[in-house]
Amino acid sequence: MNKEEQVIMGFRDLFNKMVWLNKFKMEDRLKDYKPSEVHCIEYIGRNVDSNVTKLAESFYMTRSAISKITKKLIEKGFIESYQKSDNKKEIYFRLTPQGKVINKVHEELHKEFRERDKAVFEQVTEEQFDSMLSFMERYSRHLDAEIKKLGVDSKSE
Amino acid sequence: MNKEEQVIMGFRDLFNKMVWLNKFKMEDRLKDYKPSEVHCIEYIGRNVDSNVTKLAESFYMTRSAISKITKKLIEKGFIESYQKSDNKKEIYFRLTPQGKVINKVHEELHKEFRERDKAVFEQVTEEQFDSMLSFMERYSRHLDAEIKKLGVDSKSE
DNA sequence: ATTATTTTGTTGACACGGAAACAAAATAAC
DNA sequence: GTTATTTTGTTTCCGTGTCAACAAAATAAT
Repeated sequence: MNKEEQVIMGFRDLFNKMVWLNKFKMEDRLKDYKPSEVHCIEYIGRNVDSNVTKLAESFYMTRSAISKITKKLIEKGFIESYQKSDNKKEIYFRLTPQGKVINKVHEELHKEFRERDKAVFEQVTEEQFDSMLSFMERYSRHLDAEIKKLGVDSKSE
Repeated sequence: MNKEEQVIMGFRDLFNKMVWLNKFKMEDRLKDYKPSEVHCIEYIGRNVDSNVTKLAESFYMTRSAISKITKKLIEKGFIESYQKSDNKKEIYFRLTPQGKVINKVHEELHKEFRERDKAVFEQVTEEQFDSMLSFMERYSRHLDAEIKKLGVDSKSE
C-alpha cells in the first residue's frame, strides 16, 4: 500500500474513530439531544439567516432531512423561524434562549475535546500545520471542481 | 479560529465532501449495490476469516447492522459463510466468485479516484507525507487510548 | 464438574435520512 | 404583463442502522 492510499485510509479510519468517540461523549453529556440536532443548533448559532437550503448544503444532506430536523427543533423550542418582509418564500432560523443553552454546553464539550487532544497537537510544528492546511485546502478545492463537473453533466443529460 | 480547529473542521468538511462525491460515483457505476454492502465485500475480500464482530469493530457499526448486511449479501450470492470444526459459535465469511467480480469493479473505481486526485498528491513532498502519516498515527493511537478508557469506565460503573 | 459470565450472532421495533412528488413563491424569458 | 423555469421547503414512502432483548456457544470462576 503506497503512501497516498495510507493517507486516504488512515484519514477515513481516524475520522470514523473520532466521530464515534465524540458522539459517545456527546450523547453522555447531552442525553436527550441527537447529534444532528446539536449540529444544526451549532450552525444556526454561528450563521445569521440560516435556512434549510444552507444547512443542507453545508452538511451534505438533503433539504428533506434538514426540514425534518428543524421542525423538531422548533417543536422542542430550541430554534425559532422568521421571515423577511420582502420574501415570503425563504424561512430563516435563529436560536431561542433555550437553544443558546444547548449551544453553550456543546461549545464546552468541544473545548474538552480540544483539551483532550492537546497533547497530540502540541507536537505539531507550525510548518506541519501550514503544510496540512494547504494540502486540505488544495484537496478540497480539487473536489469542489469535481463536484461542479458532476452538476453540469447531470443537468446536460 | 486557531489552527487546531482549522485542521479539525477542514478535516471534517473535506471528509464529508469526499464521501459524498465517491458515493455518487460509486452508485453510478455499481448501480444495484449499496455502499455499505460494497464496503463489506471489500473488507471480506481483504481479510481472511472475517466475521460479524470484526466487521462491526472495523466500521464502528453495531453487530446488528452487520448481521443484516451480511445476510443480504449471502442471499444475493456475493459472500458465503463457513465455520471451523472446533468452533460452533463463530461464523466466518468469504467472497464467492460473484462477490470477487464486484470487488474487482470496486477496486477499479478506487484506482479511478486515485487517478482523479493524482494532481493533488503529486504536489506533496515525501516529508509532508511522512509528517501527515505520523500525525494521523499519533492521533489515532491517542483516540484508541481514550476509547479504551471508556470501555473500562463503562464496565466499572 | 457445575455454575456464572462473556462472547457471538440474530431478530423486531423504532428513528433517521434519502428519493420522489408536491405546492408555493421568486425569478427569468418572452 | 403573462408564462415558463427555478428555488425553497414539506410530506410520504422506504431502506438502513441502532437499541434492546434474546438464544446459543465458549470461557471463566468456584
